[in-house]
Amino acid sequence: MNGKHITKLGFERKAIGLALAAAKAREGAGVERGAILYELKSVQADPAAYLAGGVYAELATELSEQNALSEIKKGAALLPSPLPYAVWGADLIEPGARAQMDVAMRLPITRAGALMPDAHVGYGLPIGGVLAAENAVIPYGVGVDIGCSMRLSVFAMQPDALKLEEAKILLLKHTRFGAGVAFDKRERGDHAVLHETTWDDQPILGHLFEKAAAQIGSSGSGNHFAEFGTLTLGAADLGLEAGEYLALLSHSGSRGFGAQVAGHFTNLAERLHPNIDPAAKKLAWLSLDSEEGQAYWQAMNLAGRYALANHELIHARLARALGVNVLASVHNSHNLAWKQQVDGQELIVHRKGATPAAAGQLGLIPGSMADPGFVVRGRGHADALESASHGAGRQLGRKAAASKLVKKEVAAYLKERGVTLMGGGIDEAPQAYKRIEDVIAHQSDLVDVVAQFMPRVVRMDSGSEDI
DNA sequence: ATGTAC
Repeated sequence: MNGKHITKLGFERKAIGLALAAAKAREGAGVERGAILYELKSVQADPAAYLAGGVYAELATELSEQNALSEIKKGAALLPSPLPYAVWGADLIEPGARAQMDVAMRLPITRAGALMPDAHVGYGLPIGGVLAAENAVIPYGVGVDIGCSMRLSVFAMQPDALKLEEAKILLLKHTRFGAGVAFDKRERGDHAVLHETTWDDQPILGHLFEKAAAQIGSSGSGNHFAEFGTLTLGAADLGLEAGEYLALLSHSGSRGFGAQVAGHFTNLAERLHPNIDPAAKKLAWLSLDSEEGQAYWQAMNLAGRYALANHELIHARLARALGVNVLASVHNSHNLAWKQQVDGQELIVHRKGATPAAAGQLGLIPGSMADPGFVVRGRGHADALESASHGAGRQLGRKAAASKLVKKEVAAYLKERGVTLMGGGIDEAPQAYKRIEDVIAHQSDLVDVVAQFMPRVVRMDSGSEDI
């Protein structure tokens, strides 16, 4: 047992010597190293339990003092009650999501927030939550899939000119779905984001580069999809005449790269807030004045650009295979944090499953695998922190969907709407989602609908159970 | 959402 073992556990300053002394004493008593490390971790997790006496008492005292000091420094105590925040579609939102938002509105760094009509429970901040913080960023206020985003390409082609069989072949050939999935070396795509020097700025980014390079242009699992469908423009917009167009809509994120960045920095944030109220544990933040906060900000934005690059490759491959021009395209990130002016002050606005909707800003709000999605234009509502929903939102959790929904009824729903599905888990069934029409209706003051997209051929990961 | 773990 040496100092290296101790510092690796995260002990600092005077605690290093005390931990080492205690460890030596335990070694002397014949305790194995693994057991000692476990004991040290237990003292670290709950020093109060070791204050009374024993070999770890001195260490526990020092740790308690260090924790108290760091909590004062970081101002970690929660407000006694949540700051007020606006809610859209309150009758559509489960109590659990409200409770999570209430906790987020009690963080000392929180200045404003809002809840979108597709809100449901997530880790830390609810999905559909918007949170403005002062000079701090919350890794789980952004979410695990950093930079998760949407992209739409409108093609110079009539919707029915693409035959069903060809659409299926194209999607199968040019997209990759599933956890851990990557491209073979010779099939790999390339993009400017892979040539940024940012990857050299942090060890974690360097370590993840190879994974990112292998997975670029892929789509992942869960609710991610790529689908051909019909875009209906009721009036001229997006530089297009009114009418119907063949279009491609995709939902993808930052894959393993973003997930590992998220995991790394939320662990770091939790370690820096050892005494945070347990209710807010997953909302641990990083100050933008700290090295850690700046490192997350850089990594988060790289993951955001990487996620958009994934879409660009998916769309470029399919457009090229189709051999048609792209007439218009729209994209937006819906899991990210932005610097934004709020009431004349620059704040960090986290959108975790929320579409940026500044006045005039275009965005995409999908429904489900067999329900329409919408191209929207933001109205810049201040109380929503210039945001809207990022989809319909779950009505049933993944487990509830798998146990309650019947394959036959899902298949009938798809057939009725003329949707062909490749892959897709029962937990992604349309019946697992809120009615998109209701969700859109509840945010008519946040966005205007520009166009409607009806999916026709959908590819997703297979999930736990196929439909 | 990720892909098998401080």
